[in-house]
Amino acid sequence: MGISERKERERQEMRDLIVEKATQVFIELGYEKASIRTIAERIEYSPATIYLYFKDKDWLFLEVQSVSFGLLLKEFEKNQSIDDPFERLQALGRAYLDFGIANPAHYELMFINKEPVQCIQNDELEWHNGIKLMELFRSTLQTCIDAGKLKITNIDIAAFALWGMVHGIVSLYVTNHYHVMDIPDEVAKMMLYQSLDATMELLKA
Amino acid sequence: MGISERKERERQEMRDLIVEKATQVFIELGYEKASIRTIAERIEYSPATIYLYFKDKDWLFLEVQSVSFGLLLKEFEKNQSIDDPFERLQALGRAYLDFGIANPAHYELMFINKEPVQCIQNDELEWHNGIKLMELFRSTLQTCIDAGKLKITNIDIAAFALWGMVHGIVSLYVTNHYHVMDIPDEVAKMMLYQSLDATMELLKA
DNA sequence: AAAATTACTAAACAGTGTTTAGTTTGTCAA
DNA sequence: TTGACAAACTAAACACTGTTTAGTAATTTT
Repeated sequence: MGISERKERERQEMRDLIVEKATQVFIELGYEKASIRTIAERIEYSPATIYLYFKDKDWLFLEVQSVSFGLLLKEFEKNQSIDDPFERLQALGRAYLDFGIANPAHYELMFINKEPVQCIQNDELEWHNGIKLMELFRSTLQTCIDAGKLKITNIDIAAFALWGMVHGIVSLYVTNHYHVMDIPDEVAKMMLYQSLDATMELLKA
Repeated sequence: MGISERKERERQEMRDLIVEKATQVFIELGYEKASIRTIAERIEYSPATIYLYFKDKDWLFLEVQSVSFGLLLKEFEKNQSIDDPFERLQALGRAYLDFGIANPAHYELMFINKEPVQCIQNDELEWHNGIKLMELFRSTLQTCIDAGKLKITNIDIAAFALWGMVHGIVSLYVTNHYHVMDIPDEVAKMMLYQSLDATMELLKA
């Protein structure tokens, strides 16, 4: 009897549909302004239906976030073929910057919104894409340190400082906080890359 | 006739009262969850009254933000007496970190929330505290560059990189994103300072 | 004392996330 | 084929949200 299998499949398809449309809405409107009702309209079901597949808005959002993490992870993995560890690290930095600038909405959902980071601290759901991302970053960093390529030799401090730095410039850009500097958008973008390059140069042993 | 003066004074007092209580509520609950009705309850007036003094929630929030900027500015100014420009820059960095760690809610309102940054792009209201902050930072940076103390000699790039770096580590800490690193809070705090120190050391000419 | 201005608010509007109770639909055993 | 059961779905409600409108009450001016 393939009926229960079909039902399971249909249920998964429904889930996927919700996540797909929810992603669109979250990207278009941001976390707060994206409403369950709007998402429900897009999937052409009633709002209550969404609650049959997801506990609440946060858990739905988490699922969307995990898709975004997947996108960045894919970009990261493209650079795994680079042999020289320091060059690989540089490439990761640029990929991170590229991603943030090209997908500011995704970036906001992933790294700026505080909202659902807290609900995850209990359950260890869909963060494994995020964790994979972190592992990739840290292993590259460790390889650099082992090869004596970095001036900072403590991996935790290096990770804090580097991720912090890149995240900082991207998020100040994404949230428009740089506008106090009174610099045109195009120039600002260029400076992001130059800041990254300059920092990487300083870090080089 | 001192009547209009008295009325003006009373109006200002009412405004101040609203800002004071609104600050408390924003700090306690964050931007989104702080509601006009809650603030109204605190001042013991109806919600509609707030709209007689502030155009909308964003403009009220802006006023609150400016108070927060004032606090950080005060901390910054304490270090103006330090003679050596590089030491002064280091002190600013630590003051920024101290402030973010000690007042995460304020920090979020000032540098992480995207909300009202956009409404300001039209009007040049109460950002002058923020602008003063920026000027203080940049002039210290410029003095360092002039004295040949920094490896990065372009002020814009140095400002981007440094502010970005410090903001990055603080905001990853404040938004709990560091928790993917699986490090206890106390250790994380220490690492923030060590990351700052390490970066400043790299930057030193 | 009457008119005009000001300060304030109750109530409504349109929106939000979420729950409840109930209907429709599809599946299965008798 | 019929009746029981379970699953899928939704209309309507609840308690919120920011904001506006229309009206009241108090104060100042004429």
